[in-house]
Amino acid sequence: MPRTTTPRKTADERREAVLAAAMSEFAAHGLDGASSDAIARHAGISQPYLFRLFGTKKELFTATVQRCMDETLALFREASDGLTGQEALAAMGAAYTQMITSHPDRLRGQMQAYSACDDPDIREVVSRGFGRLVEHVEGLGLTPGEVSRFFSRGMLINVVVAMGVDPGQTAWAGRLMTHLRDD
Amino acid sequence: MPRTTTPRKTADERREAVLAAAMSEFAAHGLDGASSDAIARHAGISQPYLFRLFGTKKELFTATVQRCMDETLALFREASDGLTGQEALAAMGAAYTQMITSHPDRLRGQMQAYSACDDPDIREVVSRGFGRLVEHVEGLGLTPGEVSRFFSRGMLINVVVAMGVDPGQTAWAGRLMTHLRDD
DNA sequence: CACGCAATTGAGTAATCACTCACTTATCAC
DNA sequence: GTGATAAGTGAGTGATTACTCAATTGCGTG
Repeated sequence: MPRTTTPRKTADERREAVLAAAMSEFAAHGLDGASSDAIARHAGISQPYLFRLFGTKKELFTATVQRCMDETLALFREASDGLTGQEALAAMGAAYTQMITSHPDRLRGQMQAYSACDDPDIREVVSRGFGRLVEHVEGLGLTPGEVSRFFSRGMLINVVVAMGVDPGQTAWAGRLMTHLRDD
Repeated sequence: MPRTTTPRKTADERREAVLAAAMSEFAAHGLDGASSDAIARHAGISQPYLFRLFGTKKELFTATVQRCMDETLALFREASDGLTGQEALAAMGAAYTQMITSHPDRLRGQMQAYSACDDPDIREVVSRGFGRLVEHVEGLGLTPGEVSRFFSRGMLINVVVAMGVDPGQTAWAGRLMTHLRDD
């Protein structure tokens, strides 16, 4: 007898799939612009079930942002594992740059999160996540000035990469990036 | 005889009103999330006329971003007028910080523009605008390292302000901002 | 097999979306 | 006054929006 029944997955597995789909959809269209229908379809479930799993589009958005922040913190932790000072900084910087250039969704999702920060619930998640990043870096034996410089450089790299300008081709971007490490 | 006819404005005046309304609407909801109907209503015209004036929502968005970039460049020019070097930097930094803290729409609109940069037309406007800012600052007699530092600090300030964290109340943000000027 | 719970959806809701067409009316040069 | 032109809109287009209800079915336990 051929299998006619549909096998089922656990709600948690579905939630994972939804978070992955939501990341790319929110990254591309933002909180208001992304369609819950598209996210559900892309995650392989029906749209009603998406709302059963996450309640509200905004709740799904905050869950997605939370996940994104957690993964960035994990990336920082792993890159800096066993290192301190400038070595840790360099490792985290390289890992981060590699991530945002190879996964543009992550970068644009981050931008969308910043953009959505006039909503207090979202602001909460974003700022707490960012704060945890800062506190991790602060625990690596650096001067406060070095920490500030690390994050300010990171934010400039974010924007340059988001704008899609190639520092090798666009002169001003090349100058900006080359002299980022000057004293 | 009472006036029954409606006085008319020029298309250019209407365009100005639309751009102002579009700025706040796009800043709040992004390109995909903002409603052309809301923009038209907020600008005091009908929705069909909005499309007559700007053609497409995306064209209105790029016009809005263009305007925003132009105004930022004008702000930089005015602040640095007659100054060079560190004095010019300090003046532009102060003017810029003052602008984004007192006009949150401007800041969020900027974020929305970065977020929308996977569209090539938008990317073009944004990166060209940013490039003009960089080139203006480069013309003020600074070392390339100083220019890079100016913009990287600016981008961090952007994000901190966008997240709505008060450096006076949130410890990590306070440390980040206080030590921004360390060598 | 039967029971209960968790997974999952078809079919709807009213509202809103970007955008168009045909139409009216004000303004100005002559 | 008479046209020409620019300013402006009412009423619609079909598609899509976030979200809900009632219902069905797979699965583990007794």
